[in-house]
Amino acid sequence: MARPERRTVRDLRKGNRAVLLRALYFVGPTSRHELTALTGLSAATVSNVTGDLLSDNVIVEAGLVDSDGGRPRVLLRVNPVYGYAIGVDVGETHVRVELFDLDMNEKAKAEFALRPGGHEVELVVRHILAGIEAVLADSGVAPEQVLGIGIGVPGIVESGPDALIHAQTFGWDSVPLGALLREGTSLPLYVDNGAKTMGQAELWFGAGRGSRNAVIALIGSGVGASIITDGVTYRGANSSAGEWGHTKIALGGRTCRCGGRGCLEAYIGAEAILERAGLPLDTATEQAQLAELVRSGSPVIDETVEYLGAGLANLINLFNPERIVVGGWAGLTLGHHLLTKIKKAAAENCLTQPFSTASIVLGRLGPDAVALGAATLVIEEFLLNNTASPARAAAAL
Amino acid sequence: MARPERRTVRDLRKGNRAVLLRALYFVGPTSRHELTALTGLSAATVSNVTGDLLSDNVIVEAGLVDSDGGRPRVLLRVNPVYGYAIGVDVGETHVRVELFDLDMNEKAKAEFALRPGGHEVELVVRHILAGIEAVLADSGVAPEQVLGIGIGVPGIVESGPDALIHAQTFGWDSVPLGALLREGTSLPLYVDNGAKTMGQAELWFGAGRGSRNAVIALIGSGVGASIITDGVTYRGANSSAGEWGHTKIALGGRTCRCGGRGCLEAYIGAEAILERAGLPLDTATEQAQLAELVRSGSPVIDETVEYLGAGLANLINLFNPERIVVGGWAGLTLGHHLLTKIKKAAAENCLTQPFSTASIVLGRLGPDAVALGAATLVIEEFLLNNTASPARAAAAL
DNA sequence: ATACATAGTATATATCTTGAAAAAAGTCAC
DNA sequence: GTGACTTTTTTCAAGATATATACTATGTAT
Repeated sequence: MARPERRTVRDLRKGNRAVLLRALYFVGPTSRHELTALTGLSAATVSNVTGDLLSDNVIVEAGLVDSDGGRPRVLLRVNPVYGYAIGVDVGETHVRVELFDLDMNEKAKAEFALRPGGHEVELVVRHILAGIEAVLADSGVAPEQVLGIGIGVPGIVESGPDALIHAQTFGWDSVPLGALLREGTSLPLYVDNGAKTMGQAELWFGAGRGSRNAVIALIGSGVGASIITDGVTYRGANSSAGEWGHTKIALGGRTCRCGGRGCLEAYIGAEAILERAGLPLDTATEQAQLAELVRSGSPVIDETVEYLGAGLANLINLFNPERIVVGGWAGLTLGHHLLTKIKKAAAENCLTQPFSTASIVLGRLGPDAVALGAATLVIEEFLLNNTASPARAAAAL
Repeated sequence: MARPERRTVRDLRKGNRAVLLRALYFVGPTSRHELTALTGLSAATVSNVTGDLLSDNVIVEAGLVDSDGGRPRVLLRVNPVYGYAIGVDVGETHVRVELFDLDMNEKAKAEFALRPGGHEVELVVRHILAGIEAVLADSGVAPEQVLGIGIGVPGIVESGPDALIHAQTFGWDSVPLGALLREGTSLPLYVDNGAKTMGQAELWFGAGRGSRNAVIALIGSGVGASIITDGVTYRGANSSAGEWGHTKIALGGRTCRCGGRGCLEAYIGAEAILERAGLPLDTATEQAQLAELVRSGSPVIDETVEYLGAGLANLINLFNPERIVVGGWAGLTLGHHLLTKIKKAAAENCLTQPFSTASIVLGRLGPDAVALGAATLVIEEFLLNNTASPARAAAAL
C-alpha cells in the first residue's frame, strides 16, 4: 500500500554508492569491470562512484589481476581499517564486548561474568561501558574510528531513541538501555534482540548466506526465531516479531516459564527437555546433560524431535522460507545427531509444497555469533548510509 | 543483505510519478499544494509530474476549493475511466468475474455456478474467458481499456509466467492456469491465492486500512491468513506463505482434511466446528447451522473460541502486527457475537507486550472481496509501473 | 480599484547517469 | 625493441532531473 519513496537527484548517487559498497562488501575484492555486471551500472558511473569511495578512503585498491592480453584489472575492496564496529552480547551468564574491523576480524574482546540473578541494569551498563573502553585500549583503536556499537540483549527491544527493553528473565521492564548508555558514550548505538543479531550473523556469514527468505531458529534455554524477509530481518510493528518459543503447539499442555501453557519452549527449550527427563537443573552441566540424553537415545528426545519438527513445520507453513537454519546450543546438539529425524518430523507436520522448497540446515556459527551479529547492525547502517564525512576520511588516512 | 537497487536518473521520475499517483489514489482528490506536503517533493516537481499525468490523462482535475483569500486550489484525482481492472474469484461453488473502474466501482459482473466436485480446469478456464467477454460486453468497455486481469484461486500459486497452481480441494496439481488463459486473452494476468487477494482488499479498502504490519485471518470452510509486512502482502519464497490453517496447535490432535493431525483448521474451520458438534455436513445450510450453534452457546463454540484465540496469539507472537483482521464467513459469524471472548483467549495465549500493541478487529468486506482484491493486483501494478503509453493516453481521451 | 494572499509555473542551476571516444596499461608477434 | 592488438578505465559531452527563486495567475478584503 505504501512503499516507494525517493526524491532528489542526489539520492541517486547516494543509492548507487550504497549499491556498489554493498557489492564490494559481500563479494569481496572485485574489479570495476565486474562491478558493472554485478550492479547493472554503467562503466562510467562505476568509475565515478568508486573514485569517490577511494578518495573518501572507504575502499582501497587490492592488487591486479591479469586479463587476456589487455590492461589488467585493478581489484577494489572495502578498506578494512576505514572504521571499526563494536558488538556486545548481553547474555544470561555474561556480558561480552568485541571489536571488529570491517572484515569482521576480531581485534579485541572483553568479557564479564554475571552471577545468576545478578542482572541489575546499572551493573550491565557498567560492564558494557568498561568493555568498550577495554577493547578500545587493547586494540589501540580511537573512539572516532568506531562506526557504532551494536548490542544484542534478551527480551523485546522497542526501537527508538531510548531503546526500551522488556526482558522478563532479567527482571527488566521498560529499561531505557540506550538512554543509560548514552550517558557514558557518544557513539551511535544499535540495540536489538540477541536472537535477531545472531540470526543476522548466520544470514550474513553462516548457514543462511545468500537466502532472501529464511528463518533462523534459535534453541537454547529459551527458544526464539529470527525471520528474514526479502533479505532483511523482519521486526514487526514493535520489534518483537519472532517469538516462536511462545507459540502454542499443544493447547493446554505443559506450563511454560512465561506463565502460559503449551508453549513450544516448554517442550524444546533446553531446560524444559531436562525437566521432562527428570534431571536436576544446573546451568553448569546442562550442556553435558543434554548431550548425554541425546547419546543415550532417551524417549524424551524422541518426543522433543517430534515437537521441534512440528514447530519448524509451522514456520515453513507460515513463512514459506527457502531455508531454515537451526541454531542455538541446544538446537545444534540435537541437530548434529538427529537432523534426519527432525526433517522427517517436520515433513510429517507440513504441507508438502512449502516443505519441498525449504532446506533445513544447521547453524554454522557458535555462541559468539550474538556479538558478531550485533556488530553487523553497525555494518548494515554503514553500508546503507555511508556518506563519508570529510573528517573521517582525513582521519582514516 | 540485499536491498537497494536504483540506477538512472529516469528512474527518479518514474518513482516520483508512482509516489504521486499512489498518493492521489489513496488520499483521493487533492491539490498540488497538499501533494507537496504528502510526498515531500518540491512544488515545482509536483507541478511537473502532475502535468505529465494530466496530459497522459491518468489524472484529471476535480473542481476547486477555496483558500483563505488567495487563488483557489485545483483538486486533482485519478481519472476513474483511464482504465479498468477485472477481478476474478475462483471459489468452491462459483466462478465470479467483475469489472471495476479505477475508483473500484463495479461496472459489470458475471457469475457461473460450479457443481460440487466439478472443478475441471478446462471448465474453469472457459468460465473465466466467458466471464471476461460478458463483463466487457455489459459495460461497453473495450479490451484495450483493461489494464489487466487479477485472479484469486484456492491453493498455492507459484508465481511465474505459467502461474502454476496446486489446489488439493480442486484436484489441481501443477495446473498452468496462466498459460491456459493466455490462449484466450492477451491481457496482462495476475494470479494469486484467493485468501491473499481478499486480504489485500481488506488492507486497501476494509478493516486493514492504513496499517503497515497486519495479518488478515480468513476463516471459512478452510483457514488461511494473509500476511502484510511493511504495507505489502508477503508471499515468501514460493508464494505459499500464510498457511495458517495447517499449523499445528494441538500436536497429535484431530485429523485434518490435509491428512495431518492437530491442525488449527481441524478445530476452527467451519466444517470442523460442525463436525465436532455432531452435525451433518451440508454446504447449503452450514452457515445457518454455525449461526445457530453460536446463538445457542454450544460448548463446542467455547472450545472453538479458545483455539481461535490461541491461533491468533501465535500470529501475534510471530509477526508482531499492529492489527489483526478476522474475516471469512465463519470468522465473521464467530466474531460478531464473541469478539470479546476471542480477544480474551488471545490475550491468555500471547506475550503481553506484542498483544498490547495489536488490535483485533473484524473484517468489513463481504465474500465479494476476493474478486475485489484480485482487481487490486492490477491496480497495484498500475500504481507502481504506470508509464502511460501514448496509445492508451490517446485512446482514453 | 487597489492591496493582499495563496496557488501554481517558468527559468536557471547544480547533479546525476550514460554512451562514445580517448587514454592507459598490458600482451604478443616479429 | 617496436608496433599492432586487447582489455580496462577514464574523460567528455549530452540528456534528464529536482529544486530554489522569481514570476504569473486568481482569488478575497478593503
